[in-house]
Amino acid sequence: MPELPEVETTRQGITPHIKGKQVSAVILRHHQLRWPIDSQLVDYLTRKKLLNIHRRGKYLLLEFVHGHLLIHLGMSGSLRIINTKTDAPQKHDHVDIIFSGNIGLRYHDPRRFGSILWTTEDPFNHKLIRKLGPEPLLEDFTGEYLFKASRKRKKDVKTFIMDSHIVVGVGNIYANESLFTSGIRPTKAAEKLTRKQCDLWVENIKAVLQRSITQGGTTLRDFVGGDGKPGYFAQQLNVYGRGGEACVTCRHILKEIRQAQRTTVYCSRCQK
DNA sequence: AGTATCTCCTGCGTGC
DNA sequence: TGCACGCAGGAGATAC
Repeated sequence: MPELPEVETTRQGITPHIKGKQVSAVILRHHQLRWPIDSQLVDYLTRKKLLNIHRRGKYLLLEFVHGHLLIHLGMSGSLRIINTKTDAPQKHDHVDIIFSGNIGLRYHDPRRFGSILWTTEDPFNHKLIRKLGPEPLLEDFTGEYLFKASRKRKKDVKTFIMDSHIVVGVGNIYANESLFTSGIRPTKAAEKLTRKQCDLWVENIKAVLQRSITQGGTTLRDFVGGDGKPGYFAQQLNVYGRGGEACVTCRHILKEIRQAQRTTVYCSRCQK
């Protein structure tokens, strides 16, 4: 399940192969993702040059001269570079964007929660992008920002931080992990966070995301990076997926609960 | 405006 | 071996 590190890893993995190349064909095998793919996409892209690939939150923005293709990988989506001569499409390979020189960009998504949208407006002004919170790894995501944003917010900190309008890119895994590292109980009301806790939590969010990017993204289920190699981060998760097991710090049994239909794991002794 | 709930979908693990 | 079931989860849509 792509979280921000996986999306950034994908961006870095695919960009060198296709940046500056011209689209020679587009193959749509399955139109129905989260929203239907515009059938005219073939016409929009064919013979157009891909200028660059940007990222905002978990959205990849493929920049063409006359517009942008917004791609979200949803829960189970992945993008990889293929050789159009030798890589036959497999199940759930819904879209191929084929470039000159037998190189293709293949979109694979078993659960089809992802999206592929064409826009001719400024992509950063697109309604799905415009209201997103700060990038967690940039300097405007600070303890001060989080402290201010959380005032008078009664919802639990864990659900709060996963709201992409507060900060982008902190999905379930990294919410759990960063709360553990920060010693903050996931059920705590956001407005009860102290300024010091915000400072610490922000630093730990940055750290866990940065480490994951360095290592190529968390390996989970069907995620594969842009170059086809899986990441190696899953081995060192402290709490995610470890409910009922011993806390790595104090050996207390980790508690597993549900918050907003999502699994939360924490140590009731270490996290207050 | 803030909060909670519903929704899309397939693959996998579990229990009978 | 097969089937029913629950669960996994990003984030927009919807209701209040």
